[in-house]
Amino acid sequence: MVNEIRPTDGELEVLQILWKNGPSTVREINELLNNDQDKSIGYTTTLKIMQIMFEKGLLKRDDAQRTHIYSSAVREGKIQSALLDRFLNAAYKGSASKLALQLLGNHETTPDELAAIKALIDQLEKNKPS
Amino acid sequence: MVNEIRPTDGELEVLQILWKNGPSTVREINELLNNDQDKSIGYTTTLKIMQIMFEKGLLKRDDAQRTHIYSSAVREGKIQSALLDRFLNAAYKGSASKLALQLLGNHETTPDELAAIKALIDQLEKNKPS
DNA sequence: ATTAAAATACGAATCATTTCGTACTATAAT
DNA sequence: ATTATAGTACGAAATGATTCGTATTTTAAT
Repeated sequence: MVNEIRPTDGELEVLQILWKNGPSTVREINELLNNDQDKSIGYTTTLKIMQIMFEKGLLKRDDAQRTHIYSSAVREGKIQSALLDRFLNAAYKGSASKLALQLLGNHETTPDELAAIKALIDQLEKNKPS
Repeated sequence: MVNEIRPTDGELEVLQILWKNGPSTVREINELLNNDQDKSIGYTTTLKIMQIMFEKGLLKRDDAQRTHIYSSAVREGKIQSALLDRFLNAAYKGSASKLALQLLGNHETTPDELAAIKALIDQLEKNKPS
């Protein structure tokens, strides 16, 4: 039973910032959204999105003060895992290895990262010698 | 110059079938969509989606006969690559190795596939000995 | 030739997301 | 106290995807 967690791209941008920076105000998020990109997003737009995310249970908020402080209500790894599952099925019909090959082939990866992946593969091979 | 190719999930299901089966009629696609899943999609719904995909340039069609025959106008690998790029940035902020680790850790992979990935890594390490 | 079956085209309803304007409220500055 | 500033809440428009009903057309069956 994979949860119905399904943040949109816009929601994911908000989550990324909260995961990285911790609890933040709407204004902080809005400024980072506008800094990071070439887009220009109005303050009330960001506010609305975050209010909806709060209603959906994606965000928590502390409204003790007038300026509410929002934080993520979901763990980064869990969301990534759920999204990865969906993506893998939608785009690669579930073939993880096909995705992995394209991923490693198309994108820059540092030697350290390659080593880490290789180590994981070695471990998988050991634990599943059938 | 990454193209603006952005098939939705629904469109991707159609593409998957066309990539696998080759040129097909709307009815064939519609039946496979209904077989594969537990969902029930009306014929005209599938028709409409495919017409829109045709307008967008995602599909080609042969309308020489009354029953039109559709085929993919885009290459599987190219679409996957574009989607992977987007996904990588949206969900993993571009860290391919983080995605790779989660992918290999969370999903079943056969020994052959692991070997193929390891071979690719070896090659990457050789070609980039800086 | 009529009728039935199967296809396309098209318009419109629904739904979710994104966007923002406006109203209202609380705090801070004068 | 009044005014300006900065915040939240709310409603609603704009967009895009999905859905399907209905009209029309073409082919096949009787």
